[in-house]
Amino acid sequence: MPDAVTDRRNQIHRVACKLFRDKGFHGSSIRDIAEEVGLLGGSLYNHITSKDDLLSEIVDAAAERFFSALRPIVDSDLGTLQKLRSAMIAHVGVIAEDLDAAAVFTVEWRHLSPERRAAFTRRRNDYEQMFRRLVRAAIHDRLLSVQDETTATLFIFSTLNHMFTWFKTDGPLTAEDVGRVMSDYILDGLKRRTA
Amino acid sequence: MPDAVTDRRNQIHRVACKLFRDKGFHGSSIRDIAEEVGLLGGSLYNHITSKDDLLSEIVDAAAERFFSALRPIVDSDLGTLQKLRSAMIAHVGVIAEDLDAAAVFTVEWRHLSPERRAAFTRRRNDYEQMFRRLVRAAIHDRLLSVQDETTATLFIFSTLNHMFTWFKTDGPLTAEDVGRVMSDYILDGLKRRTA
DNA sequence: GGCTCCCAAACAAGCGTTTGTTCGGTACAG
DNA sequence: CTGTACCGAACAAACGCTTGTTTGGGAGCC
Repeated sequence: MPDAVTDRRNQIHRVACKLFRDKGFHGSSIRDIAEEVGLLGGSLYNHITSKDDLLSEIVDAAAERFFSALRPIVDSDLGTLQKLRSAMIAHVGVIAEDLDAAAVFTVEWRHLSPERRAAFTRRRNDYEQMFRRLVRAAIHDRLLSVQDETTATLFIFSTLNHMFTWFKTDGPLTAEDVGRVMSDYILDGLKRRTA
Repeated sequence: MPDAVTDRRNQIHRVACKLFRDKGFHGSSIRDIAEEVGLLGGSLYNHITSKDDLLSEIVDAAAERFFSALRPIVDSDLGTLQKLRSAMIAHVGVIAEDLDAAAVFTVEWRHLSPERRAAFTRRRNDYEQMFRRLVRAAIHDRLLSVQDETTATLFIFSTLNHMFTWFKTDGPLTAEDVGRVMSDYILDGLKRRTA
């Protein structure tokens, strides 16, 4: 596959991603996307097969990045708590590396066609399961103060997943900084420990 | 205003809220809403003035509920940390009391018309400011381990705001349970304190 | 000459909204 | 008590416009 071909495709994905994030999937028309790419509406169909397909590919690519970041950590020989901490930092890293994609992944996925939405949900559940197992291991090792792994995992994801709403790439903090700060907050809490 | 009038309006708001949450603002047509109410599309305009107005009213009502819940706590004579904790619980309470509205408030507001979106952002910033002041006070009283009130506040909202994605009204936990659990997590963290 | 990329134009369907009209009820004049 | 004038709510149909997508043809490159 020549580079020019890949470039156009990537450009379309990038542009679509940004528009989907800003104006939502149904708020962004094919013609909107085409214009930003420098084409007419119909011309996009030389590169995509449908609007639904476009969303699907964006969301799938994002999912793949989350998995790729988490797997080596799960398979590593780090300590239980270090695994959990690394997983959180890695998760934040994936979000920070493409904020638009993270936004689409987190909020626009529900506009997939029913079958694809079901497949997406399954895949995301698998990912959450991997995370949950890390939490369970930490509970088992008596490293956490909580008993309920489900609520704890939801708590973690709530905190991490919506970082894309406020994180600025050009801000004072790098992605890894934020990942460390967030995982510290999650593990240690905000309250001062009266020594 | 007779009850029948109010009822229809409330019914439309409720239905629209649910649809906006499920399929998004642009994914829900006037005819979709009307059908669920038992009317034809055009007939809705005896009760609403525009689709944008409808969204605006839903979002404004939600904002008002958040303010109403927070104000008495800020004005109370509770201790600094108790205020912060109560504020978090109250915030969760407002979300739990109408999950559809909370979802629309948190994710669909950006489809408001530009002027209204600006007004909404201003109002939400005011609310976040009230919260931030509670955090600042707690930092000033040396009750928190963190210095950066901005990040801490973002952390709190990240965790609380997206509860609507997983909270089930018919689950084992009441809204206040969840509020307490969440604020404990936020303040104390997940990690066990090795005494 | 074949292939890739794009345009121009069209398609049916759906959008938010407006229109003209009907129908049930309710207030009030006689 | 009756007749009539008015009103809000609903329907059926249409408005102009945008939607996602398809088609046919024409450049320009290997």
